Amino acid sequence: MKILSRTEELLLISIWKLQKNAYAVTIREELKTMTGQIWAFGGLFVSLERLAKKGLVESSLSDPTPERGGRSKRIYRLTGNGLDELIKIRKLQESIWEQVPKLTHEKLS
Amino acid sequence: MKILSRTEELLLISIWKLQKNAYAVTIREELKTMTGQIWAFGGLFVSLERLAKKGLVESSLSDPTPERGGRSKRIYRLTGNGLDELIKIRKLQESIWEQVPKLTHEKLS
DNA sequence: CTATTTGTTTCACATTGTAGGTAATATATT
DNA sequence: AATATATTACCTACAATGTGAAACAAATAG
Repeated sequence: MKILSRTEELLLISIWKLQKNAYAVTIREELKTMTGQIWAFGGLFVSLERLAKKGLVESSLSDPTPERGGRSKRIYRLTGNGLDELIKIRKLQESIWEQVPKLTHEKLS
Repeated sequence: MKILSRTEELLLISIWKLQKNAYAVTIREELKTMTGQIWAFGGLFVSLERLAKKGLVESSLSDPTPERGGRSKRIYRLTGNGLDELIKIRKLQESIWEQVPKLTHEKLS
């Protein structure tokens, strides 16, 4: 399987963290707090759809919650493969970065 | 500045590691050994060009080396800003991942 | 001079992500 | 009941990023 894109990685982490409460709005907020950046909904759905097609996440519609405007949410969760990929990308990153000593500006020629 | 794409991050790391010997061919090999994946040259040059436009890398043509076919190489190096971004993305990743306990399959519902 | 090697660059296309919307369904207000 | 407003899903045209494959350039070997 190809290496995950940054967005895919962040999505998987968000879903993992949010557990049963992982749906578009909360995922988007989680991305914002993690990175300081704002993600467009369009991209979210497209990327989630792609992850689903790869078998890394799955989703289902929840019952509506009793709050104003609280319509059904599409709840996302990791599959076993999704968790595997998450573990894999973490290991890959660790192995890549451990070959790079802590960087400082003095090291720059 | 927007968060670096995966490719951009890997490119900056490669250049950092290769030091004076960072040009398209060696960078590509470095990407291969780091990730196990093969990068197309097209993407390399486009991405390097983009990094240059952002001021994260700069390049110059070397003298040809006295080996068969050894023509001039375009050598890439990090700028100060490039090193900053590299340090930044490392910190961002560490901060994101340290909120996620070591993952195991038992944790999955 | 011609073939071969090393390396850069280009280009059409595929994939991924953005900006900004529409639509559906719930509660709140009058 | 009718209307307003909130929450959420989803769509679509476009921009940014990455791929695959080739063309082009300059060096040495014979």
